[in-house]
Amino acid sequence: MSITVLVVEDEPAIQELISYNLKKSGLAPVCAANAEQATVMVNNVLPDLVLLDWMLPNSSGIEFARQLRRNSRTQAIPIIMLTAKVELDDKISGLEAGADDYITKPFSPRELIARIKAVLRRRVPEISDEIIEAGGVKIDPTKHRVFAYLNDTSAELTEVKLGPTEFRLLHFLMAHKERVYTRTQLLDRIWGDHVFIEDRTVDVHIRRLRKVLEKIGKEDLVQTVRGTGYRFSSEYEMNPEEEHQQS
Amino acid sequence: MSITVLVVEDEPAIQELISYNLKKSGLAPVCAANAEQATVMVNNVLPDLVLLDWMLPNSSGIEFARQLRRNSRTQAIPIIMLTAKVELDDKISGLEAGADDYITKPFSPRELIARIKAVLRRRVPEISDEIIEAGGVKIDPTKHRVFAYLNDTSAELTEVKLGPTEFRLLHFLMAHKERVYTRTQLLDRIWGDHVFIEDRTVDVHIRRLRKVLEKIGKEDLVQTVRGTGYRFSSEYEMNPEEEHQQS
DNA sequence: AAATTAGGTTACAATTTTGTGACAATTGAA
DNA sequence: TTCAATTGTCACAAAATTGTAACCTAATTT
Repeated sequence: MSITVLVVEDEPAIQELISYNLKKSGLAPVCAANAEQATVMVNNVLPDLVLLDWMLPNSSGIEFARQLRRNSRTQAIPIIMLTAKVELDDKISGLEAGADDYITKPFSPRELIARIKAVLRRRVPEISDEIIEAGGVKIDPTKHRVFAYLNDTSAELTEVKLGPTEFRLLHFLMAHKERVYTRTQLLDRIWGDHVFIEDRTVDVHIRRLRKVLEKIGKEDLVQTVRGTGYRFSSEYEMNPEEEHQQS
Repeated sequence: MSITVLVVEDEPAIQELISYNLKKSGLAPVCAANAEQATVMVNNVLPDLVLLDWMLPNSSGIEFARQLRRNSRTQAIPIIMLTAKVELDDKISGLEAGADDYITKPFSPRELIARIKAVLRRRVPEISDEIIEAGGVKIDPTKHRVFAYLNDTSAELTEVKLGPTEFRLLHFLMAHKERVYTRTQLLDRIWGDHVFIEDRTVDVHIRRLRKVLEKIGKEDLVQTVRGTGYRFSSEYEMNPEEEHQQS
């Protein structure tokens, strides 16, 4: 159950310490030393939680938090702020800026982990019952139905029949379209995070979902991101442009 | 349609317990450990109901309740307060602050769920007595009768005889046609949520209802949604079967 | 190019879910 | 009381879904 935590902390020693403890608890740390790096990382890996040092070089912590909250893609990511000491002002402005919790230095690893887990546990349910439409596919959770426009011009709809897991998979991917999820993340969020299921099983379900979508001429909507996972995308084709290589 | 319940409770164990039971009842819990978090959560996900521990760290429970009542956006959200013991003062001040109900610890999960549903039901308008017609079936709640058009073209009506439960089931499903309900939801809404009845019993009643409808040539009106529940639908065919198209 | 790795595809047995008929308990009316 | 109607549950049948292994192809590395 790999949960990614972005650690935004300028002091290497603390960054190291936090990283170590996160790993030990089965969380996957990703580090950034300042707001710019953090922004890049957020776009790259889309963490499940952000640990944010309030006292960043240019006091840009608040700004970074606000930035996360403004972007719909990152809006729901919980933020825990690290403060040198609880100053009331900090606390207030932190909560105003959208922090979900705060923890004061120095803190024990146990406490840190406990807070993280607490925040993750109260994660808001990110899937709603809204009708979602993208790439010529419409999914209606309350009616539990999936439709597709047969061609781009007509308004003609066909219903598609999906199995329970395929339905949830499609719903999740569509609710987070354009975002890439690893197999493990998909297992966590769609199957539930206690299950003991092979990662490769996701491939099979993706395959089944694709098969159904292909039948109605909707190809390339569920895309593979090699080395990472899958995503639902109606905006871009999978073209070479998008990978950033560094060889 | 998923109903969100904000659980404001500082003790993790109880929070966990409540969460678990809410989920089991088809409600979507969202947790907060104190008033600040709760405020954030309220703004994030406008919950349908708030379960509020009265004994929060800074005795801020009352204040939080008042705060909800002051804001027009949150004014109508029902609040159930959790109290360690019934102290008259608590009760009074709680109700003064705008709580809709209170429940004393320790409480049984069953009781908790029952209270929640009771409070929620007060706000959900009951299904009306209007005559509903769909899929060639007409149901008249006041006269307690069901008719069916024998074929699509004629206006010829036949009366269908249904047992009490079958009638209510059909009425409920028709009043919310196209919408999928889980067995548990159907039990809650049709049988009443205090009853202790197996989920599978719903299947049997569905079967009985179907049997009657089949007799008058009304098939596929009550549809199964695998992994979820049932629905009344007259708008779409469920199975675009392989070989045969109709006209 | 060979080796290695990641992902696609298929088949299938195990499991889950739903359909169905029977039955005993209950109710209410005659 | 007796009878018929209705109800909830169970057991088994039927059907759909699911996870995995095995094998294959494409991509990447050595």
